[in-house]
Amino acid sequence: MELLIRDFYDRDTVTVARDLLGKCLVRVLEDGTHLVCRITETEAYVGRMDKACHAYGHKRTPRTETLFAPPGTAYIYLIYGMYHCLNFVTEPEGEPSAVLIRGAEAVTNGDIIAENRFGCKMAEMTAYQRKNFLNGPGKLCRGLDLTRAQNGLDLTAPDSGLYVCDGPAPGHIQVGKRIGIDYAQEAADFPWRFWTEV
DNA sequence: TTCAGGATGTACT
DNA sequence: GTACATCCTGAAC
Repeated sequence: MELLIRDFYDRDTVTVARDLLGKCLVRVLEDGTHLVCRITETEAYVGRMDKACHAYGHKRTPRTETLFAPPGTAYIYLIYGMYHCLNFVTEPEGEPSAVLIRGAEAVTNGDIIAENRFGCKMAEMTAYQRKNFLNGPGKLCRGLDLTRAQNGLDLTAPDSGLYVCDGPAPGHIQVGKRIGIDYAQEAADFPWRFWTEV
């Protein structure tokens, strides 16, 4: 499969969020194991106009520094003290925007991902666990063993440990409001969440 | 099946 | 001190 180049990320954030559906997220572990997932849900965050974005109004702090990196950089942060969220930086360098990866489905090495998530093999998961496998940003990072140690990785460098490849075209794309940002006033209603069914 | 509540640490006021 | 781009558990229905 074709590795996505920097030009893919160097575009309008909302467009990138929609185009990422169906793409394959590849996580390379220390021992060389490749964990592959197909992206099924994304959200766009645009710093210059979006009160829900950590870098709204180009606010620059130690945490948001990664959002100012070149497009195609991984932005990973800790939320609620115990979970991590994975984002891909978009738009030209200096524009603090990113796409949050909210959900995916396992393509290869599902047993290792299941081990990270629930401490068991895929075949041993309950129906409830299968339904809630990687359908949330915190769950996805847990399954792929992503933490702040991976913050700032270059997604266009295959040897960095995290990259994205082209994938099968998604079916019908759904559009809606973003999740968990009720505090963001008018931005809370922006239709910047995209997902596909299975 | 849905729902309330708690866990937990960092950033920022 | 407060809020947070969340998830899990256990109880009620």
